[in-house]
Amino acid sequence: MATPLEKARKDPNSMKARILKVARRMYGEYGYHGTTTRMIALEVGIDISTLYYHWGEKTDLYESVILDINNDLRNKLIEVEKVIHGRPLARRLGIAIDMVTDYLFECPEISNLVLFQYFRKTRKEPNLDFHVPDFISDIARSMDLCKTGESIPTSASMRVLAMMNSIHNFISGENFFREMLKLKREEYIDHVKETLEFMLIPAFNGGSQGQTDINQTDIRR
Amino acid sequence: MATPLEKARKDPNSMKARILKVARRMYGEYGYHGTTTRMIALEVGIDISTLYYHWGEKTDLYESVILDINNDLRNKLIEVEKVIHGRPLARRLGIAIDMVTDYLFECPEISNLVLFQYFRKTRKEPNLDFHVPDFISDIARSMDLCKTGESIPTSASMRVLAMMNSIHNFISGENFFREMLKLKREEYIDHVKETLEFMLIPAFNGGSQGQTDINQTDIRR
DNA sequence: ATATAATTCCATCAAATGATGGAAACACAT
DNA sequence: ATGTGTTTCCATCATTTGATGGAATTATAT
Repeated sequence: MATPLEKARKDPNSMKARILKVARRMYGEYGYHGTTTRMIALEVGIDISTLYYHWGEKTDLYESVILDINNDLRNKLIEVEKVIHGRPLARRLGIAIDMVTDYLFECPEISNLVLFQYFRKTRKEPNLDFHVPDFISDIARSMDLCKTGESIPTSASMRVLAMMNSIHNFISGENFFREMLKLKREEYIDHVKETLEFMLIPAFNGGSQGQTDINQTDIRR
Repeated sequence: MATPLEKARKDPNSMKARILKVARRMYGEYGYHGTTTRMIALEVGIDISTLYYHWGEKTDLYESVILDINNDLRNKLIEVEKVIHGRPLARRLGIAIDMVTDYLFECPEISNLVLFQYFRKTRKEPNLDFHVPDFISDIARSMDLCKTGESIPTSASMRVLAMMNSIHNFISGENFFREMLKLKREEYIDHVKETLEFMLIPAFNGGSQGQTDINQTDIRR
């Protein structure tokens, strides 16, 4: 119960938690420089100084937001792994795509912030944690890209990144793409899942030979 | 010779062109709100009012930048299409990945700005052109996702978007991913191409049956 | 009820930022 | 050389933005 983040997670109705929730959405929507502390405070319905009282500087709040969404995503992936454990690879992928996509469409700020974290610079760099996230190794193992116990090869990390980013892209780009393609939300979500299956299943399933039948008949429409 | 953009394109040494070039890089690196007109002017080595003299408001300059990179990308894709025309699908994809990746690694601001355009909101929305870019249809046809003359189905658009975004992701995320994986630039580029081939070729080549041999033996390592 | 601590808001600051008017410098034709 | 139009810079504004001190309010313990 040391950090403000832990306090916020303990009581979701606390002011800290309310601010954090809005900050996630706003930072996700407008990015770091595009979001002002006043915008967040206004949306929460409090004075700006209350925000500073709880979270300190703007960068501190942003870092907490990043930690928070990374934590949520990690938990979700662990949950998914429990569900798909033991099934054949193509089936695992299909379920994982389905679950992760549904989850991220409910919390699109996660995809926004993950991509933002990867792609954009801030004027003064507060970037600290330049390490391979642990869940990338977990996913790699779950996708049979490397054996348990072994250290994960670079190409496996790259493939996991490619997979995760493909998903994030469609979540994060929803507004733009949906408007472009004139789709309703549900239609769009279905198309996203179909497209992800189209791209990911042949690639990852093709690696381990002799299962192409599963791929063709069981998963794809 | 009406718009400032056309003037800038005519003479690459003109002040307009010099400003545009720097603006592309800065906007790409820090995003719209993360880039100030002073940052751009400072980098060019001119006074801020000179920038306003040539390009007007900040949003105007940004819009010109977007038009400029869309134009460059479109031209490159046309060039690629000429090279790959007539070859077998898997080969076309391999060459296209190679050429487009090389190009974007030379002009990473294009990937940055394309993704920025898709994902991020600005506080006041200047978004105008919410139409399917013409080159998406061209790519779809080039990838055998629809026949010439036909209107392009939604799923084909989605697949093209997925493909393009996969490439942009690795360009745009270079700093983050390379640091994470401790790779030299050349190593990283090779890994990117390999990963893209791994993901894209089975998917797009598998769609048209009976060519899996080409896929397995000719392109992938 | 009262003292103490935690929370919230009001007023305000300094710096950063988008933007402009006008003087100076420059280019160039006559 | 002179005049004309273009380009560049200096000085300056009005807002916006991150941030804080201190008063007022609320909660909590005794």
